[in-house]
Amino acid sequence: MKPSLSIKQVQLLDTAETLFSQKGFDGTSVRDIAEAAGINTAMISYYFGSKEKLMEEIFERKSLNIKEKVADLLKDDSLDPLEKMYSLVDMYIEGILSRKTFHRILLCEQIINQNPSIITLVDKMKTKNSEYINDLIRLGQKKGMFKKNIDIPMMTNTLVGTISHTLVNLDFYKSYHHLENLKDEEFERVVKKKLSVHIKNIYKAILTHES
Amino acid sequence: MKPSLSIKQVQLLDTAETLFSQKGFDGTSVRDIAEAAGINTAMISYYFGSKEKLMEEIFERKSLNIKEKVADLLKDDSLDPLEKMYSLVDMYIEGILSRKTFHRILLCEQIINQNPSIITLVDKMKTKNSEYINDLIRLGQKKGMFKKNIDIPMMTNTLVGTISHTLVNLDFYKSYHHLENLKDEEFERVVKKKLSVHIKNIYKAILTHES
DNA sequence: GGGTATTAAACAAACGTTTAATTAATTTTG
DNA sequence: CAAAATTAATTAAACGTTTGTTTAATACCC
Repeated sequence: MKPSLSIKQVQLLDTAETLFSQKGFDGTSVRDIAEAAGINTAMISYYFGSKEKLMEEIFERKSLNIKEKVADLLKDDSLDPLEKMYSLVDMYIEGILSRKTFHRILLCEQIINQNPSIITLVDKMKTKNSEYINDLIRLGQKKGMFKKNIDIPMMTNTLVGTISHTLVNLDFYKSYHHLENLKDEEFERVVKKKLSVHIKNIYKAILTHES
Repeated sequence: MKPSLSIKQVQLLDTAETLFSQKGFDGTSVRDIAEAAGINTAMISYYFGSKEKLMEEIFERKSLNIKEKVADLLKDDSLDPLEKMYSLVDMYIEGILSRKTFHRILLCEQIINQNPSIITLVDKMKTKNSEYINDLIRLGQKKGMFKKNIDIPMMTNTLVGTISHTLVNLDFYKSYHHLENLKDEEFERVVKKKLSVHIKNIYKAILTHES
């Protein structure tokens, strides 16, 4: 068990997460973080050892783990395979859009990060989550509800890719639909709903035999 | 008309593009670029004015412009609306995957870039390209081939999002399908084909009335 | 020889981290 | 329970690098 974090440590982590998501890891200095958090610069090295390790801490705290939820889904007899996939879709929409700042960081760092611990962590997450989606689709195929020739990684690419690209273009989406006057939470609700309907439509069409 | 670039300028631009796509803009120093290109550091300021302006030059050279191609598509009477959308899909796959390094940079900089010229440039590109997709879909609707209630920006999010997420996870996709022994060009051909089939399936299902 | 290209060196500013000193909190002890 | 001892938290300053850019001198070319 990891030792729990102090209030100031959490403050630094949250502040750093915000700044990293806006200016990137290399574009944010430890002085930026400390000043924005109202904490002395030296405290970052004191608490986390280094700026790099602070970043690792952010990843360990915020990485999406769908293990238990998918396990629950798999053994839930009240849902048919397609409904289970629908649940998975909503799980990803919620998981990504409720962690907007972290996922913006993740999107960048997947490309430019060189930190071995973070690479390992992200790779593990991808592999695990990919296996769960595999299990869910195989289940639907075994029950005869899903088509046989399905490109499973491409299904994941469309799921995560659509949500991520929506996340990056949230402002664009807002002005396109003239939703500037909506409150933040309400706009987020609208986007989640639109994404949900859209991706479920896709999944139904690609996975099942009929529309 | 912009003055044409010298050999060394192009060398610097290409080297910088590669490094930016691997380590990010802020993670790459002008000394990194100059050394990798075998050119004196001062030449970057001499040629481009600053590191920032060098980045702008990269964006101006590599930004995807589908204007003419879509204009041709719109007035091509030999293709029905769905075939035109298929052409658009392949246009995006080709446009993104044949500019892998630049699009990795674009993915990052959409999130963390603060440079006003680049923000403007990217916004214009998005708006323009979005309008063209609009035109193509509206055409299909007018001809009665496409459904009426289509969330057009979501169609774009799925198109660009799926391709981008595939680009970021190319290595993952390679090992998943055990394609490590394939030559680079061959692997790229496979991915493009898979993407093409996959996204066209989605577009057909979402846009038209029947599958 | 006049304009362009190229260089090594120097520039100040910003970087992540460490240090040494001080304050605050906690524990030990009488 | 208070005083002393010990540990933890916090600070401003300094450290050595690295950063992007500029300079002033030199080489090159028509």
